[in-house]
Amino acid sequence: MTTSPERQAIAERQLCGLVNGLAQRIAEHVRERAATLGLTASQATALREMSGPMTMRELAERMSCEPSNTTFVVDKLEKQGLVERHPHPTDRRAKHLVLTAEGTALRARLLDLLAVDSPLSGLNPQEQQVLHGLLEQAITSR
Amino acid sequence: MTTSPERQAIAERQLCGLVNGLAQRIAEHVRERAATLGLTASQATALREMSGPMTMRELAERMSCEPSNTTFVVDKLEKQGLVERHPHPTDRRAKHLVLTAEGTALRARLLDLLAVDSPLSGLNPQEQQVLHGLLEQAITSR
DNA sequence: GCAACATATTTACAGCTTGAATGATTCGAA
DNA sequence: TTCGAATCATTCAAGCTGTAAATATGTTGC
Repeated sequence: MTTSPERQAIAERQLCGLVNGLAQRIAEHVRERAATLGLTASQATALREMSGPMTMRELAERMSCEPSNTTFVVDKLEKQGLVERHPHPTDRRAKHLVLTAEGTALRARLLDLLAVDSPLSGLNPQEQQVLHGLLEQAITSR
Repeated sequence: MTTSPERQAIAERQLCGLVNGLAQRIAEHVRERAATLGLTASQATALREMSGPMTMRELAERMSCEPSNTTFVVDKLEKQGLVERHPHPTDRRAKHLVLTAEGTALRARLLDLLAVDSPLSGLNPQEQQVLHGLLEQAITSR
């Protein structure tokens, strides 16, 4: 049983809307929790992704945004004393981003805040795993 | 076999990243196609969602954004002669958004453009249906 | 060595989005 | 009826994001 192209197109549009809707909800969740720490959503996202030293470009990829954007965000975090730009050990073009002690501490608190009452709590671990697989397949295809 | 809370938290963070990544890719796709019609991504999203007359708030909900944003976007579409704000038949507070003939035609072209080479084409219809179910469950829970 | 091209980051700019405040209208309860 | 709360749309300020261009450094092939 196949679906007509029009029906398929409608289904895909709906699906795009759902993906976007969930992304919005996740962003809102991050915004709420970040605000309690004096951070904006993008600052919190950056902090969340900084699990270790990395370059600006790496951070941009993890945040799914343009590198020029990370310049803006890291500027803010640096002014707050949470992150430092060190010279990269091997590539003088690149910057090595490292968390300060304060940044590391705040990141830990942020991760705790984000973990409780997650926007994905409506799915059990098995369902989340299925979702993970489908999203990865959709993203890596092509 | 259960997972530890920390592992579960890490998995959820990854999953959030994937949802966001796919949403970004969809946005980029819309941006590309919209540009060929002289529209921005948000204008195209608004047009895409206007399958019939609706209020500003309804449009905001469909676009997963704030009502104040739709004011901005509809202003643009109205200036381009694609949409008109009519008085709402029963509620004088609300506006009734209707597409002009030109808007209807452009919307049809937009939908055609969006349908080809969709960001979700890596998933077959069955997989898309599973994804649909999971996303809906995640969104409607709570 | 060096010219040509690629990569990392930054800057400038324009457009998008949110959140709070405002005015108009509707609805419900005393 | 009339008051007060809720809802619809808009405005404005502030911040976020992407594009394109500029700068600096690295890499490749001759």
